[in-house]
Amino acid sequence: MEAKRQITESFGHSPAHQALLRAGSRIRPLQQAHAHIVVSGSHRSLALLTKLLTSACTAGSIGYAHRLLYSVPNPDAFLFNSLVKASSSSGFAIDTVFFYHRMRRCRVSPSSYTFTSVIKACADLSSLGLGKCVHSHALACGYGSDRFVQAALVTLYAKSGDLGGARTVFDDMSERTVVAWNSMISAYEQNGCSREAIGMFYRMRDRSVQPDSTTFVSVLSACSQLGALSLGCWVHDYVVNNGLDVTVALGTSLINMYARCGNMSKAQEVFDLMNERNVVTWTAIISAYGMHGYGSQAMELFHQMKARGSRPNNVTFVAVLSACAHSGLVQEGRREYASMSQEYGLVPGVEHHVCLVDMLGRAGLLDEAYKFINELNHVEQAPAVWTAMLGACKMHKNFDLGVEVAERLLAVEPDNPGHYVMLSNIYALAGRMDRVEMVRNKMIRRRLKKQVGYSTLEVDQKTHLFSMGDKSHLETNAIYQYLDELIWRCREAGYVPAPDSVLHELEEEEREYALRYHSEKLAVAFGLLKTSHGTTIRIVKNLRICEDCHLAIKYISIVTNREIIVRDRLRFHHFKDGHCSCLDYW
DNA sequence: ATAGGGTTAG
Repeated sequence: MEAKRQITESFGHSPAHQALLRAGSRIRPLQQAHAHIVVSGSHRSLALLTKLLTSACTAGSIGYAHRLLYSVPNPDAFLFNSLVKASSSSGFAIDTVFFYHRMRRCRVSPSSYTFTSVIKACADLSSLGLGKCVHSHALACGYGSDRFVQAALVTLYAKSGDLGGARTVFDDMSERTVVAWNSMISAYEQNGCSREAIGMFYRMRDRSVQPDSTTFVSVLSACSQLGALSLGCWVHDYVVNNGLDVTVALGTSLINMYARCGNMSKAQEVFDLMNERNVVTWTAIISAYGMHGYGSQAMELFHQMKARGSRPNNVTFVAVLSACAHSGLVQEGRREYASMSQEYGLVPGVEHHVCLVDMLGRAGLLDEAYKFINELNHVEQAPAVWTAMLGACKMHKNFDLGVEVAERLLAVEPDNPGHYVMLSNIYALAGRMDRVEMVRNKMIRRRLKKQVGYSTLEVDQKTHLFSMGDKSHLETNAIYQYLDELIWRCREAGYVPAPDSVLHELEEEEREYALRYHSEKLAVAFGLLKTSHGTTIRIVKNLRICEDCHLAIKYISIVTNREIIVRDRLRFHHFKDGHCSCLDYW
């Protein structure tokens, strides 16, 4: 060891090389080292130039890297591979593709390493065309069966939205490593196919491939989307019992899973036990409290986060502003919106504008919300912002403004059925049934269908799905009978069904029936039938809960003395003793 | 004297 060091020191690094090593990835010292290299005449040393180039990439100075490359007389494979790798892992995807092209033009042969980096760059760009082109090069160069290249290809196709392409590459693999499985599970999960992601996970276990922390990050995300609490808990147990490394990503995914499956105390428990937290972790817990309607806890955590030195980013502010919106924290919301740009130099995007309009709108400050939108520039006045405004108009029964906003929206997005439904609701509330009919006819002419609502719940680790008026369930008769009995008991306790303002494509006499058998009511009835007293009922619904169901479930929580938790498209409703955690403010 | 991979959280 001692002798070896002697040799390196005496053989010595030239002053230029030493300067290069000392510089690390700081740009000024790198430029000085560059000067040393030129002055000492070692500017033909590909080794030194390679080091300089990769350091420039990691320093974030991609322009400098480009200029340097032009000054290299005959770049070799080593230099190109280093450059492709460094630029790709520093997030300069377009530049990686450019360097790869240079490499080919210089007739330098790419290796399997080159391809993994270039394919990752194409994946970052979500560029299917570019990716397919590189894929064919890889095949031509004989790297089609390299497991690293293949795993990267799975991700490339997944991120470009081509699940079929991802699956083809995956199915063609002769040897599937845990990373390959992780890529495919994540591919499904990222594309909203949670069931398929979980199916893949089971297949992986059938093939006796040991899952790792990364596997579970994706599996837990799938559980979060589905509200699959029992599988989520199983994963948590597995992680603990098998001593798996609880990385920041895994911990954050656990928090998110518990929160989105309705168990806030477990989410908090995981958060408390984590020894490392980053901005994503903080954002997850803030967003969790916000979704559950605990706005002040969310704000408390936000302040803690800042006090502990984590810097909030754009996503954090979406969580904060939406927490304010759902809890009526208007003052705080206004203040944090301002601090976003003033203190953190962040540029508010459409999603922040939506939160702010939503917050002002819910609080009944329609004029302020309207003024806020009108002060945005033309590009910023996105449909989503107007949609939030429209929701506020409906909530506060401002018919004139509502109709104006809806028509504006329909002009921009004539094929969005949601806008028609909202407009027809507003007309119905205003008693303009002629207009309701007109909107309905317009929808029919355009062949637009409103989204089908469904609710799911787990009983004994099995998921049951219900849709409106659904009779496909095996125990349909018992469920409907029990629901009728429940509603009758609720009526005795004072429940009066809310008037139906929802647009139906049904005939008149079917409307009462449809309202009465909304998917969430069916799911609640089934849950009550199938579980013992003291068990909390947890429902996941794909759309917003309707006013009548909200009211009915409050009464159901009284007459059955049960706690019922409903997650709708946007947030949670905890029903207990006739009250809802949203305070009817949703 | 220069590099060494693919998968993951809000």
